[in-house]
Amino acid sequence: MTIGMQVDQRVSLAVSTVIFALRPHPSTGLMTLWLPLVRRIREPYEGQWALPGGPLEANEDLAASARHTLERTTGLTPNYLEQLYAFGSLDRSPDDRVVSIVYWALVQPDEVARAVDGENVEWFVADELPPLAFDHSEIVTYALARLRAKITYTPIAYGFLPPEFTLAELRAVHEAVLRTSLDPANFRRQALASDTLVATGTYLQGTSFRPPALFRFTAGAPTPLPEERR
Amino acid sequence: MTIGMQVDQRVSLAVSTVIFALRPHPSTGLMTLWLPLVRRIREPYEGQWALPGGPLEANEDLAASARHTLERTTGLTPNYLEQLYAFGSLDRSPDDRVVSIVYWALVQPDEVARAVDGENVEWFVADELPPLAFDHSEIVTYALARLRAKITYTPIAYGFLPPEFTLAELRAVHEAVLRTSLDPANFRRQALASDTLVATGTYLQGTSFRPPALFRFTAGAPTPLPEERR
DNA sequence: TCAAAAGTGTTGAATGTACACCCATGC
DNA sequence: GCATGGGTGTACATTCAACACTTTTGA
Repeated sequence: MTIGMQVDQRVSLAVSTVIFALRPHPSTGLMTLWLPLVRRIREPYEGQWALPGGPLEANEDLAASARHTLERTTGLTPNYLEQLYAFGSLDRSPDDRVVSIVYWALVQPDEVARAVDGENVEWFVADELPPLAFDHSEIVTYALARLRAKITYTPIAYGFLPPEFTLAELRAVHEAVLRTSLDPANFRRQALASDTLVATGTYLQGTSFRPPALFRFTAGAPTPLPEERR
Repeated sequence: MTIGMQVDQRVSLAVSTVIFALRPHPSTGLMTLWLPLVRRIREPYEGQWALPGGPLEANEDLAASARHTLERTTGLTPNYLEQLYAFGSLDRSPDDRVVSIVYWALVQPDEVARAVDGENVEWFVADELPPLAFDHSEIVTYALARLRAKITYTPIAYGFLPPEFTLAELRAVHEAVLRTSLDPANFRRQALASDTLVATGTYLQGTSFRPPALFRFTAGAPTPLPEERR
């Protein structure tokens, strides 16, 4: 038998991050989820797109590692960061054995973002990705599912919004993420009833219609466990 | 400065499992959550109780590792197994750097279970644990929260039940896990409406009252991602 | 005055909760 | 019969979805 002859090697540990941001879709113009990918510059999967990440440093928290990756590839600080899952199948990488702890993050793409862009980093529409290296396609699918599920029962939308925002903007985030249209009246009531918003008392000026009230999220940041709390 | 002088060492990767089973509470006699712990036989935390687990073998899936731990400590096969979280704070272990990927499992304690018990393994009431080694107390707290949350919206209760069961038994599982009493009539309707049960057509005999119908779960096993699917 | 979005009201369906009540069995 | 849990019915409250309608602004 020549099966199972592979040499036992050490397991290496990496941290990758699925970074979500909202931008207009290139063809429809509608707000859509985007995420940055990194082009691999060595084998395996050389030339293919992959999630940003890297090996876990010995003096780094898991979440800290995710944050560093984020800083390095986009120049941004996450508004929300949560552990997604640890992937450790034996066949994830053709030669070596890698366990990846994957995080997902929400960011607001400022001008800064586009600046750091370029090199081997490129943003893609999250639902229209090219084939990715390793099992990264499955990972993104899972991250998308988690985001879409979670936005319906927790106030993560703030991850895509500035500190103050109108209910229309909040609704637009939900609509973009969920790819549906939501009834403004009902959405408003639910949002207010959820007790996660406070009216700032100020109103957005400069609109060509009735000035909408500005809101702020109450809780600081509802994040998961230990390193990021849950 | 003598701070930060610690030598950079390699990060090691372990897999631990929080194993839940239902047994009567020793004082009240009510069904309660129990879990097995292992007494540490070396430093750090020598003599203290800890979650069962071990280093990840290079030729082992994450879930497979959890399953092996389970087999080793309890002699049981899990009815349900799901990844909980990856813990990786820098200060989890006093000397070395360990990242633990933690799973949680549901088992039925047969006679077998008690046989393998003993040695350095002992079962405890999940809500009345002694102080544990490392950050294992927090981990258990989190696992308990996840179990209690998840049983309300997914049919995990089957993890504690034999293939065929009455609605009273199913309800007893929910009551034990959630530590509440549930209205039999309403519980029945919700359970049936959830579309996860089928009546076997048979009835439990030998009761001193009206024989209850026996049910079976429909879906095979709704588990999470890759290795265990989600 | 008009268009457009903000914001309020109303109605009917669906769901959840409390609890009364009948059913089938062993003793 | 009677006690006991199995199983059904019902009425009320709460929540959710659809949509009509009023309000406030800029142009």
